[in-house]
Amino acid sequence: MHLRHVVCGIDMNLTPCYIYGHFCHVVTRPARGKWSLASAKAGATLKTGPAKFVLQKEIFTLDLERVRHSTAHVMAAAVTRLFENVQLDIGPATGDGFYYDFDLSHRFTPEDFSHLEAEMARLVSANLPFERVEMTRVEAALALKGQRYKLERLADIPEGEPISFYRCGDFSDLCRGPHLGSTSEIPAFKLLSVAGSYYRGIETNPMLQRIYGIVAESAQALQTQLDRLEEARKRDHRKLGRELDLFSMHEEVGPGLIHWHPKGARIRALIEDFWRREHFRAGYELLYTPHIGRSLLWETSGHLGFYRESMYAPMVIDELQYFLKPMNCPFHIQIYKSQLRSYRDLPLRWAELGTVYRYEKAGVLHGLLRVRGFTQDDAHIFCTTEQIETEVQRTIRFALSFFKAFGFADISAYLATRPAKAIGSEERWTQATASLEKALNAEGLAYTVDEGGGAFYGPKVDLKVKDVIGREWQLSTIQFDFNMPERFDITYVGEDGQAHRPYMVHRALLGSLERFFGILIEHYGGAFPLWLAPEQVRILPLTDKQIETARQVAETLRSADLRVTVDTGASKLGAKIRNAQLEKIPYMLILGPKEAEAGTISVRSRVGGDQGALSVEAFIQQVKTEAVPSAGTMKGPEPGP
RNA sequence: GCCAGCUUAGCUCAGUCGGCAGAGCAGGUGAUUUGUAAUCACCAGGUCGUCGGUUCAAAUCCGACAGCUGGCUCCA
Repeated sequence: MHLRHVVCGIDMNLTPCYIYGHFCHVVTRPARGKWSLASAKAGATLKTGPAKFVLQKEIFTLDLERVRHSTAHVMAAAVTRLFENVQLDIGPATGDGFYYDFDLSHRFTPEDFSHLEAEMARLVSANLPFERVEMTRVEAALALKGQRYKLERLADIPEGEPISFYRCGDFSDLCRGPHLGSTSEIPAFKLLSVAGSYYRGIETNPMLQRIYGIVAESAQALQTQLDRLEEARKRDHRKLGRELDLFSMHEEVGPGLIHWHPKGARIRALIEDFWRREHFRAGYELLYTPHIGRSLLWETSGHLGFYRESMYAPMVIDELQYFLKPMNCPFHIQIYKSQLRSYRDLPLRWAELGTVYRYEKAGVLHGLLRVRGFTQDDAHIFCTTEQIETEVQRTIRFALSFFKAFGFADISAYLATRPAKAIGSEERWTQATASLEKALNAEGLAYTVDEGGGAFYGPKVDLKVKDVIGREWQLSTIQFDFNMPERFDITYVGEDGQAHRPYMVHRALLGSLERFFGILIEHYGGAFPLWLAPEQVRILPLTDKQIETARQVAETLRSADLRVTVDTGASKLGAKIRNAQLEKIPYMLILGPKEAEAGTISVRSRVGGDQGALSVEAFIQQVKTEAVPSAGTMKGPEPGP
């Protein structure tokens, strides 16, 4: 038998070793005592009997996936034991846990979880082996009699592939595997939530019930996972948005429509100021365009043909239909067309913080992250064939400089290439895709290729960032568009005096300001860095006697462009500090008789606590250097013409 | 849109079997003049999401609607 990987007990006092064999068969053998991966280095050779086992690094993830998958099966077994007439669908491992989809007349609620978990625990302690059984298609169909979804899944299995079942106690499931040796190797699990999910994710299919759970290598690791979920809950931008008085939504106005409160609006203004300054420095010009446009415009652009479902219904004015804009591009193209363009004018980089409205299904709306009205940090670049490579590279570098400014360091890229049905010449696709690829390589960005995943109108690169707790968010998209230039017939006059079709690139760096704000709130947990904090400094007079001095200090700070308030409340210092701390204000300046006498203030930082006394001037100097984005203007190729 | 759950004071939440609507925080007033994460007292605050139904009686039971929350192709 060829040994590819040896999978061992993952530091959880498991006994058997597993061997991945030729066909992913699972062979168990008794271990020589207990040993853990922590003490066994990758590449180490262990002798545990007649065979030599070589430990590989990927073992760990491989096995966790297997644990998750097996736990899903155990959950399904528990469900079939506790409920009648259960139709099973699938139960895969996911990135951090597992789920299983069921169809049954009973409606699951979280109250069912404790019973299910108890039943699962019984199955685990019963130490039931997972047995792989291969069958012919006919045998399998017989075994799955009455299981409508399973039978469909069976039909999906290509001819010639082995058809396998995994049996665990009296529960047997059509499954590719692999699985654990026995249920007793499932260490610690918990059921988390129940939700509807369409069979195969298709809206016209029946709605199944999905139960999600997590499983970890030890009770302690499970607790760590639960703590992480709790941490995410604490950072929830909807919760922080209310607590910190940043934004709200109102039933009276309508779902998915955001109201920015003064503090949220201040942060937005700071983001926008930074955004504009960087764009001017990077050779962009700004545009402002209308919110509505006539139906003819949207017919030409193709939106009425392809995008109408996502558009708000038209309004009729002077017997003509107007639509609220779901995108800014048709307007930018109008400006392009407002005069004859020469190759000498290109590239044109036009950016707009353009507010658009899109109809999103009621069920998908989510805080600031999925809304119906939002402001895109949109831009369109019109350029020649010769320019595309530089332009793409500049754009990617520009995006990276933004991520850095907002404290995102971990970036991943995705390249989506030509789908089967596409418009635009083969040559354009090849060139555009190559320029995207080249730019990614030039920036040293690792990327995943989504073969055929591009839109019909052009290839694209999406950039995602990881926030401080490891969640990935897509922010930027850089998309070629071979469609709009055709539809609006835009051209430039080349050196040869002939009309040429320019390349058009759509790009958004932050995506939507609303969504980006939501991500930022969660990323910083509401504790914004000094340059973004809506209130940077709060002065805390110790008693009423210091209020006047505090106001003077505030004036001084304000004239140094700091955002400052004075807490004139009657509460004691401890309470004032507590409030400022809960509002996540970066600096508290304490002003008592001592400070008033000495002409100083006592500095308390949100993170570092008591910093001692400083003169107001010294404090301003210190804070001024801190109150800038973590990365400045982008360095790179000179701005264009 | 679909499935499930939820909706009580500005916020967080109690409210038992259908029988007078509650607390803490926030807010207002007064007292206190305070030294690095909560001073005390009093006051005010409600069409129990909306509309309809059952009932002598509904926050509570039933229905519709609205909003919110978790999800809706990480393959057998």
